[in-house]
Amino acid sequence: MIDLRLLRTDPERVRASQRARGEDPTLVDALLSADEARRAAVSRFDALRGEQKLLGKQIPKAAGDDRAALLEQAKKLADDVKAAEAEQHEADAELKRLQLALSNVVVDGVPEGGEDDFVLLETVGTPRDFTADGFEPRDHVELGKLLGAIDLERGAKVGGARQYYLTGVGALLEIALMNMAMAQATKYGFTPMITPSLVKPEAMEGTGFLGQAAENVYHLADDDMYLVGTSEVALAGYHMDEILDAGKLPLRYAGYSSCYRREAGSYGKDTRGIIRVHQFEKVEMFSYVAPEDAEAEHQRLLEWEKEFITALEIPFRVIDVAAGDLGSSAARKFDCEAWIPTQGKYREVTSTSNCTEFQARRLQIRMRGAAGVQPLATLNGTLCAMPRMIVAILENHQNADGSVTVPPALRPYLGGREKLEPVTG
RNA sequence: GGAGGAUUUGCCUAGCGGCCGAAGGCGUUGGUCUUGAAAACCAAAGUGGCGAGAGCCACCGUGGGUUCGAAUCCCACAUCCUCCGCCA
Repeated sequence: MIDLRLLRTDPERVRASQRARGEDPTLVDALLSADEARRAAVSRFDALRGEQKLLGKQIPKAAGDDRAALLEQAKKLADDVKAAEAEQHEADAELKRLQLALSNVVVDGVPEGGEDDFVLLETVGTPRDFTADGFEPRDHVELGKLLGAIDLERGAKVGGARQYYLTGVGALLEIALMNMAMAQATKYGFTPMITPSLVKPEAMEGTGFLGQAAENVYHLADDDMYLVGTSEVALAGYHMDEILDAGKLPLRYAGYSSCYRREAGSYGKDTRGIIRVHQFEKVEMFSYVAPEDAEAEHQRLLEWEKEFITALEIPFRVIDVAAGDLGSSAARKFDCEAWIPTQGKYREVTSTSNCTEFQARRLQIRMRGAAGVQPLATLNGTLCAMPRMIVAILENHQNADGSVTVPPALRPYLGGREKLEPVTG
């Protein structure tokens, strides 16, 4: 949610942000006039209400004709107050509606444009040369079948398209990754959390997923509840309506939860395998920090993501996502993309967003510090999204015989296992 | 699912339709006292909005209603607790 003071003092900056995102800059002007209308309505109501209170104090003291006259006057005033209050409510609602529709103001330096206009920040590791290794790499679907790790046919039979079973070592692999991710997060002071996947509209709205992202969110109409697409929703909602002690910041949480995505509008994309699925598990990092620390925290989250992928010995690159490809809450976003050998390209495995004070304003999360009470900044970053990380591990560490070498950093979490072997029969 | 009870300012609690934004205790902060601390005493201290400011207005779980006037009366909903039924 936009800071109305910024909107009033520097509307052009907000318009520029909207243009960079490819969104409507005139929303800014609609907001400005709604803000003005609301302030006028508030003043009217305040004045009338003050008058009513004053009058009300005289009534118990008056008697006889005086009292009757006052009552008559008060009765009339009561109608005016009621009308003014209704007008104020309307003005409030209109302003709120417009405020919720406006996306976060992007950070200076974010590349303009859409999905393809990202800026490449760095490349880590080198894609493996399978020609030199003397064999044609199998894709994760094939490997998953050989290893008895992924069952897509039965996933489709039971759950439909984009559903899967992780079986045998596949299931163990996910649990190992979860443990490895939690171990790293804990090492850096994150509090491990297992969070609700089913949340109320406020949490979903507050985190900004009911705007443009709404079509990808599962809604349970009978109960008016939502299935989260990431534990970010539950972790941001955790401190909803709270005022946090600035001295206790940063607060860092590592959430593990199921994530659900409708994947509307991605028909025909990534239909093979488990790159794009309706349900998966994820370990997500989430930070509450003072606004002035947000950019530094964003860099830290990125470093922690890089550390995790590097430990798994997967080649990847880091991109600075362009404004038009940001979620509505994000002021800046960095993606880590892992090399997928059989696709011959880098694919997103983690993503970290600086939401500045945007979500905090929507969720009414503030901090109390030397400067008084003010909104704080929230940031999130993927530590490990299971299916895609499994894809990257299987494809990058496969051997000619269909086995997969377990990267040493992961072995302790797999009972010391060094290799996943094809199952026979 | 059924029957009761509860929800007040950081916490615990008091609160007659008007003098209640709300008493008291605890905790917090500042001060006095003390070599220092504790204790005691004095004082300060909610959140939001409007306004240049003095100040004004809103907020007693949420939303409605009754009334000139609601923390207080009425209705609905939410959450929590207890009991019954069902169940992982």
